[in-house]
Amino acid sequence: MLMAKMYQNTFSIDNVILGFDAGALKVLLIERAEEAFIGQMALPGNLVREDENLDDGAARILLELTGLEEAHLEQLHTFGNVDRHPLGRVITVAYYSLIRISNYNLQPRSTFARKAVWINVSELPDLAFDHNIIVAKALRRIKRKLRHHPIGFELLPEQFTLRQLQELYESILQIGIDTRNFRKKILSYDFLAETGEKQKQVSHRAAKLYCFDKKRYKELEQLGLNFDL
Amino acid sequence: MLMAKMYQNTFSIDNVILGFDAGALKVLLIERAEEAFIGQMALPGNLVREDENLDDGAARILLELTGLEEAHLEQLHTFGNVDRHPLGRVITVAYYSLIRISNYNLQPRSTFARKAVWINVSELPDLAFDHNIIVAKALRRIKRKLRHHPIGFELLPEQFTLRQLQELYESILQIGIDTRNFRKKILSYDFLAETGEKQKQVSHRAAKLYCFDKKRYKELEQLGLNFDL
DNA sequence: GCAAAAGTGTTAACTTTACACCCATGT
DNA sequence: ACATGGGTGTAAAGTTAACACTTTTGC
Repeated sequence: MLMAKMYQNTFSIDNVILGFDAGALKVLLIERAEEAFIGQMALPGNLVREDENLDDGAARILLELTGLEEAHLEQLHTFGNVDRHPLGRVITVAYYSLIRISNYNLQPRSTFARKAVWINVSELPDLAFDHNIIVAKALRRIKRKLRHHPIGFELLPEQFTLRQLQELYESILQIGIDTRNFRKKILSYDFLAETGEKQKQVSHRAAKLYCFDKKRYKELEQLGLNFDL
Repeated sequence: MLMAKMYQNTFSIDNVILGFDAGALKVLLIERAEEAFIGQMALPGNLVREDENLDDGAARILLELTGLEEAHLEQLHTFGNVDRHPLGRVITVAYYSLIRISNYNLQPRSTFARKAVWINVSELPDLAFDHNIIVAKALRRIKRKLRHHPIGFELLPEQFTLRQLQELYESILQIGIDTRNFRKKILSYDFLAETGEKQKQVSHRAAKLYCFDKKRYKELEQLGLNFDL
């Protein structure tokens, strides 16, 4: 057995990438191909380079391990318990992002990860390091945020039906919502635009497709709108 | 001139300690007695030790630089731009806390800080490093949090009048609040307890003193209460 | 007795909730 | 023609917002 290298004052980044598919929230995991926790599932993460800003590192690491680009990453929390990494002192800065699963093709560009897969958040295995704790924190954060910020759209296709949106809220927040009231409310905010398109190939009346009008939302926000589901 | 040491992969902690006095929010600053930014005002911060958890480090550093103990510190954000520290790569984990100014005596126990002082957040000088950015972030965070969590009390004496509480909200959130509606609402939550005491030595009708009943609040929270100013 | 802040209730406007049927489309 | 989800309005309950005067105390 090889002697593993020891880390001293090292910083890493771990990304919690969340997507929504088949009515459930999923998180992107990799299978580790290096020590420690070799072979175990983990968040896509790696060490930060000396010459890169943290935010840039998060984007680079995500790209290398999963092939994902352009995910809008936000910082979640920094985990720095002494014993969180078996090979030494490594504090990790966790980032999270919401993405449209269908927009992306997962292709690790590094030998560090064997593969990248989407796992349902309600069926998480034991993850490497303190990654279960990190995911739990991300889930709490996003549930909270979903209530007060118009971010549900980031998980849906560009164009979506109101029902899809409602189901997303119901699934993530674990609540039931009255359809009529939901439609009334979300449309009254006036930041959803009809695309003019409709669903196709459904065996029932086709629903209108909407998109999130970000420019409009920013305007309304200036005027003092504050979104609340 | 001495050659300053260079840092490589180093982590530090900076604390944003907020207090409320004379109707204004204040932040605790020290005057730096060491390189870099010697002589300049800065947040109380220092390097993390290899053998301590981040959260423990935050508490230790606060104690050493200011003499404050028992402040409930929460993590704010981690700042890790490459150029944020002139002597090398240092990422810093920022923590914040709300405290009752009157409860504490400021006494630095380290030569690292020349003195610790409370500065009105609306009159901040140029701070060392990226500390102005860190303070700004803390202020945004606490304004948000104040609206949805019962944390205003942490800035007031144990016993306070409803008017003091109202003024705190008005000052920090920069809004005007109707006195009758405010009292009605805050009392209706039923987590403020009359202490039986009244103001003394005021040249007008003495107001009742209340305290925050944390146990009661926790109960109500379980039952699904959610506070909103 | 007067100055200064404490304390108190009611109404109108608005927001939220609860609830049931017809419509459009594909098979 | 039937099965499936899409789409719509109204009334009651609850919440928020606006507003002015009397009370207590120290000087």
